[in-house]
Amino acid sequence: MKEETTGARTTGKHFIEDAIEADLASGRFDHVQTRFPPEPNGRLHIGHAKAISIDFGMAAEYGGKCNLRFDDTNPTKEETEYVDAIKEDIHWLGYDWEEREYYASGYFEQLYQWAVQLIKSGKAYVCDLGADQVREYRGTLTQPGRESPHRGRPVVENLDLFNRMRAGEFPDGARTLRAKIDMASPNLNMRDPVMYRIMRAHHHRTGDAWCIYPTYDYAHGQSDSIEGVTHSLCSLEFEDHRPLYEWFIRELGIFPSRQIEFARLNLTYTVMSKRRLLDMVEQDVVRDWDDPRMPTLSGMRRRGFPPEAIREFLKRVGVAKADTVIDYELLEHCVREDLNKRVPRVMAVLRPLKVVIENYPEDKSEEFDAVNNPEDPSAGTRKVPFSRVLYIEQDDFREVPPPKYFRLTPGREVRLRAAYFIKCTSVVKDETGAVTELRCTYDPATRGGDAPDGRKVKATIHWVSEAHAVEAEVRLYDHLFLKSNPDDAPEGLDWKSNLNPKSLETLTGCKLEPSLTGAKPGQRFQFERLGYFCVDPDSVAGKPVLNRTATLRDEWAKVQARMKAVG
RNA sequence: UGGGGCGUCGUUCAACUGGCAGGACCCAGGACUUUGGAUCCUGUUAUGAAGGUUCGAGUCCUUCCGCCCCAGCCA
Repeated sequence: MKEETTGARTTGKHFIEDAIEADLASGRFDHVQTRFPPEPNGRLHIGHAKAISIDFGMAAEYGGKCNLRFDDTNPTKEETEYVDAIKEDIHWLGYDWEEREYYASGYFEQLYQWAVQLIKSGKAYVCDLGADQVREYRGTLTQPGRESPHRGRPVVENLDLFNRMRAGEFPDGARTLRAKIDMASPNLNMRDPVMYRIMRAHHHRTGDAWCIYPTYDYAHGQSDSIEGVTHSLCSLEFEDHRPLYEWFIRELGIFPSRQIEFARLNLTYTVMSKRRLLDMVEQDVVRDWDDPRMPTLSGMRRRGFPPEAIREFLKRVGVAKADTVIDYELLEHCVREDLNKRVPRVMAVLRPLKVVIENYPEDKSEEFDAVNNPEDPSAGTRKVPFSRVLYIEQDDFREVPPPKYFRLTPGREVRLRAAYFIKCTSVVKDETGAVTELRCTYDPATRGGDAPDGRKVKATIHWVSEAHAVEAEVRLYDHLFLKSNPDDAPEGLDWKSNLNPKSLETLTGCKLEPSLTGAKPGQRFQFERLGYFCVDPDSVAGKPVLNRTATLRDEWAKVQARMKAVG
């Protein structure tokens, strides 16, 4: 029954599947309807993607539907711009709500009528306490609250006052409508929670039609009920709210949606709260919500992460109730696994070092056929031009090679990928002693990369012909934070003290092979031996900008790190 | 200290509801290699603790310990 995936062979079903199946078996519900309820006050991140995959995934698994519903009950924080961005992100991830696009604000009138109903049945009252007083009356974790002096207000008076709240007769914050439940409840959410507040703010959908707005607690469950949501799946912090969620539905006698909570996703080396992400955007720590370093879906898209990889990642992460922090490496693994299969290989030199092949004719140039993807023969080959002057990676040459270094070094022969063997004969340096150029010779008999005499080389390096190179800007990204847990900060400092000052490195003057001419934003490549790269929207004709999506796994880097660690 | 949750390899998810604790990521070796990539083998490490029930406990019972969430007119 369960879907088999490449790496995550799952056996048992998770607790939400168990619950749904039990509900179907018992007849509590005869179908499955879910919803994804974002608040349009920021961009979606990978944590939301987990919720999306669960909400849409459970509906799909049990032949049901999933609605998109914007939870827009707080006009002071919400914007249409976010609504549009959220829709784009969900579609990009690969999910579709068809015509079922709803808004909690679309239910404002019904919610108001239900509030009137609760007032009439003596379950809600208008309270004149201010915010500070409400807090005082609420009590503490260990002490019960005190009842509001307005709790016993007669129904007619409540009706009149609530009506006048809506009519705009009172200033912001002057009164609230509260549910009459139990000020002594050990669950603070049940201590007469606020249902409506007076707030003169322009709403992105209802404009200035309302000056009172329902709170999350009063709006969410009823919205679920209106939509016939059977399973309202949300994150753990709402567990305490479930009794209230059920109380409203019961008192109103409406469709009994069931709320089930799961643990939210956390990733190492990043932060996941919208508040913090917004903070980084506003403080210009990053360029915007779609900065490729951000854990937002738009950031990951720009970074070059395929949606399929994100979905596979989410599948492997699983669904449970224990607080979790997933290794960023798992995400990276899924991205590499996906890209390795699908993306064309290409040669690019990020930090160029000039190489002159002394025995290659000055006016000559030729083309080699290079394999586009060794994982996929159907991807074919492409032509790569070769000539006397080339660029190789600075890292691929060492005048004095460290132990286990296989690449080019004076007197040593290596292979230029898909071309010839070359041997370094001499080194040209500037006044400071820095290597500026290499003089090499090539062996014409090794054309294509194999020596007829059977001799082997220890390394194959990538290269780009100077005369044919496309100049590019390349942006290298690293974790936004230095520590796997950004909150692990010294006394008196906060998460921002762990920001990685080198999370972005911009390289200019990079050399790309000419087949990249005309590459469009969003196109992805593997730069051989370097990593996966994606064309950035900042690119202009003849001046491409590439984002590094992920590096390749790098044995040499590990060897170096180990040698360094040893001393 | 009130209430609500959660504790299985370093990380994450499993274990047919009492029957050999398994997979993936990470890590370490090795094979292969025209990417120090990919791929393929091999390997290390876990049931928070103590009692109890039982032929047998990750699963049941008791006690303890630890971690997370809640005192917004945010969601």
